[in-house]
Amino acid sequence: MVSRKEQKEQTRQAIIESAADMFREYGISGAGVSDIMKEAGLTHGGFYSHFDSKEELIGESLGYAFKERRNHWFRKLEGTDKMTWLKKVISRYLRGDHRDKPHEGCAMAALGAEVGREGEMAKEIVEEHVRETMTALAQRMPGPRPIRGKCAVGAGDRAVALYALMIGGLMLSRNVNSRRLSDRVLRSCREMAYREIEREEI
Amino acid sequence: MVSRKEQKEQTRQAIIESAADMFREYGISGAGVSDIMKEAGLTHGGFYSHFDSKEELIGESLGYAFKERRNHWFRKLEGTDKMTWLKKVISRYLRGDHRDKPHEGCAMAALGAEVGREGEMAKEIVEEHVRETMTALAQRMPGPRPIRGKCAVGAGDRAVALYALMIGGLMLSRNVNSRRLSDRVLRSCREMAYREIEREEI
DNA sequence: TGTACATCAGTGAACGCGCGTTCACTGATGTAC
DNA sequence: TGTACATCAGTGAACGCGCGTTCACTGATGTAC
Repeated sequence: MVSRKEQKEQTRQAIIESAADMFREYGISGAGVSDIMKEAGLTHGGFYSHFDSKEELIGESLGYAFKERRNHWFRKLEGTDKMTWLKKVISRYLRGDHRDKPHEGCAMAALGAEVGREGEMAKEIVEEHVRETMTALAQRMPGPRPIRGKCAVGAGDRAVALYALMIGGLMLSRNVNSRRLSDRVLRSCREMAYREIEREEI
Repeated sequence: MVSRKEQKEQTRQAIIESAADMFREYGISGAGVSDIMKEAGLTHGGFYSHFDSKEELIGESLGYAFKERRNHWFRKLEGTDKMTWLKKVISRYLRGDHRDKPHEGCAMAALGAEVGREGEMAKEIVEEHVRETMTALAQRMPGPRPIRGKCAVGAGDRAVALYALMIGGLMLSRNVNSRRLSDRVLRSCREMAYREIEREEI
């Protein structure tokens, strides 16, 4: 038996999860409050007893989607050695299954430039996610080994560029019609990512 | 003296250019027909004597924006040697000036996932642009030199991954609040791109 | 060259529609005695 | 345990607004004689 308060909290969470799915599938402006509520098995009227505005929901669901995905991808692989971990993250991110299911994938690639237009609040949430992702990737990056007198490149720098490559690759693969070209984009980006992490001299 | 027919063609082109700017700045759903017409110095009523629908304008302006940018970036650099050409394209793409002026920059990074939701027609236009860009980059890629018995990686594959890295990097840099982090994303991606094209063994 | 008429690019009011949001209401849950 | 009342999560009709789109109109440009 759950109390009314707990019940309401569960409903709120269901709306957030429904929104996280629908925003990623149809875009922020493409998923309306009514659609989201319907997807959560509710009618639109009750929405404003849970959130002040659609904007608030955007923030909540963006934060949720990012965190949930990090848990899904990162925690799941704990225990494996660094290089295996990196390779698995790369191959799971840049594969057809992820491309074909934006609603349960990376929100950055699914929403793209749209989040940047949602104002400071959304950018703050993105920024936190970028920092978390950077850290997680950087921890597994093979250490910098400067050669030929050049400065070593930091693991954080390499990590964030690797993430950019993955986002760009997934987005590109979703934006073309030809399945053949789309698959090629994924494979090419995977290969470039592998080259980057396997690189021994920097 | 221009004929009425020529005048109309010029007006049509002005609407396309206005749309290309506004879509990149505010997003496809964020820029309305009225806004676009006003930006072109017209009223909204005349729009439908030039285009059947907003969707047609999206196609036209997307195609225009892609082509105009390729001319701007690629033709401008003709004559320079391959490696210099590649480095200039990378550094011009991944710099603060491009990040801060989405309305005159790469439409792929500016519109992101939004184009993928616009249907087959838009994806066809994106695909043509991706192929053109791939070709232009691949022509300047240092030739594959297979070592240690591994298969050589094709220049086209390396080119499309490089483009993905640039798109992802620019988009990420636009989606965070902190200027410091944003600059770091650009620099890190530039460095990864340089490492990739300077690589001698593959 | 001048006059009368036809054309048509562009104007601006108006349309239906779906959006985010509000609100009076309902009926199940929780509380008081 | 039963009865009376209070609470409040969720409903569904309605609101204003801006969107894409339509259309009767205007007035400058082009054509015919």
